[in-house]
Amino acid sequence: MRAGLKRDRVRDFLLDFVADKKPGEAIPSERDLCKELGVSRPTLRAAIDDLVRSGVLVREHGRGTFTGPQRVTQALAATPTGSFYAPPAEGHWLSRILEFGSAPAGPQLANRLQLAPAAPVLRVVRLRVVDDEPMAIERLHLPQALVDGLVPDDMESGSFYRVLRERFGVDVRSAVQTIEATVTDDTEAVLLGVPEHFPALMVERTTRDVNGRIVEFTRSIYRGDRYRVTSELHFDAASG
Amino acid sequence: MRAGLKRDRVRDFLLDFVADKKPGEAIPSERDLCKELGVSRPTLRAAIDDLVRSGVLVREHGRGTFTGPQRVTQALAATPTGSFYAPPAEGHWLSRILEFGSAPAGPQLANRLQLAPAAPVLRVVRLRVVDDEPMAIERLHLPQALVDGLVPDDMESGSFYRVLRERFGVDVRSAVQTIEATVTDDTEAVLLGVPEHFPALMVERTTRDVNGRIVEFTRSIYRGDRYRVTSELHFDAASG
DNA sequence: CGGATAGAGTGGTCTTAACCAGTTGGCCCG
DNA sequence: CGGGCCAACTGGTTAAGACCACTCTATCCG
Repeated sequence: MRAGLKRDRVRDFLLDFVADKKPGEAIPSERDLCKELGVSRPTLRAAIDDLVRSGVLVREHGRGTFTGPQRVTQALAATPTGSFYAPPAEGHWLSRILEFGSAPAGPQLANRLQLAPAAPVLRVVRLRVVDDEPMAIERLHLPQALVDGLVPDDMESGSFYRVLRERFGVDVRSAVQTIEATVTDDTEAVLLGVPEHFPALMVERTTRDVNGRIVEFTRSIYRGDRYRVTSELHFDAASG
Repeated sequence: MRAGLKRDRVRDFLLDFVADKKPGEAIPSERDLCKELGVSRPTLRAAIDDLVRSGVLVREHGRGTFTGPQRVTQALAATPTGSFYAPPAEGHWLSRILEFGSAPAGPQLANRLQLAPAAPVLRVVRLRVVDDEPMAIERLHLPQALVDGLVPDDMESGSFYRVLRERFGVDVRSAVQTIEATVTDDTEAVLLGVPEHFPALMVERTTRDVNGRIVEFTRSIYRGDRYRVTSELHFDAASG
């Protein structure tokens, strides 16, 4: 028996179930799913709640439950309770490494990573793929000194941050991220399998560890039709 | 005819109950509250879930449930997660109101705002302008009941959230925001003064007040060349 | 033929009732 | 007196079922 909460297993089942469905397609009724999965309706509904909250499913009272607009949602911020939800397709993510090598930082990167211009920087370009469909191009830059011994395999799947923590003792703590609208250029379009000048998100992220050291500068291009960024904002007494 | 949901009444009771408590104080156990309020535990827990999500309460397995950390001040160090929204430049913000009127919510908006489909909703479309240059188109939707008496002038300049707080007693607390890449359609392009199919950000924001009630659903289009979203992420030890 | 209506199917809410899993503190034994 | 164990809390999860509200459609009646 696989470990874990029943409701998580149900949620994972639904994720698989929905994976090869088109946006807006209906899923079986709650009562039918209960019978098929052998769980109670509250449990089933709890699983669906998760997926509705993260945008995978959409409910319509009296009509049914349908697959959402087919986008992967990335949670930007955790709620105070830490109960926000992982990207729905986690586990199906794969990466195709397009480039992997070390070179001197150069002036711009040196500035971004707060290194000497001559310091070696590991540059990794990877195509992120979900269910055989290209989703994003990530260009990562890390100080070579922090990740000596990192090999491409480490970045093919799973959580890169976990590798950083467990293998290199780099404990990621915070990140500053900027998001801009853009359109794909020719090479990006080919890699992502979309037309040129297609809507896309450009995300730049600078990540720091617990000691405040910059451990990563990443510039990514996400397909606009398949990606969406979610964040939760909290206001204090005097914000405008 | 305020929504007679039991869960909402329980939530409101808890809000009153917690109002004059110090941060970190314990509330009665779930089972005691059930007896006192005459509701079942799932219902009680659903109400507490809302308050935990909005930061009013904090649960601790095996110990109890406590009032949340922040009251009115503090914030930066206290909140585990902070996000902010950064307009690209200073300058003089103005709004040109393009549309201002009330109509029944309809099915979709009713769902977004968690109202009855027949409930009146104030719809406001405004063009946001900085230094005479169009920046964004905002389409706001608010429950008419919350903002009866609001006039277009209130939204021409200054902080709309301040108006909500000072004139209508609506205290904005949190928002969930999703950001997608898109391109302008013909009318948007004209309003924003850019070519058609120009890169743009579509931002949907659902805003809640301190009571967890939805006060606003807004869909906005921002010029991609003039706008950028910045957010700061904080990871804690347990995140995978 | 067209519109009203009843029924079936959907998600939405709530109840009762277990049992599981951490936390705490007091009791008993060494 | 000190330490370990256990009972009694706490919140966390799941179950099974009742009833409500909404949507659609097929049927019936004008």
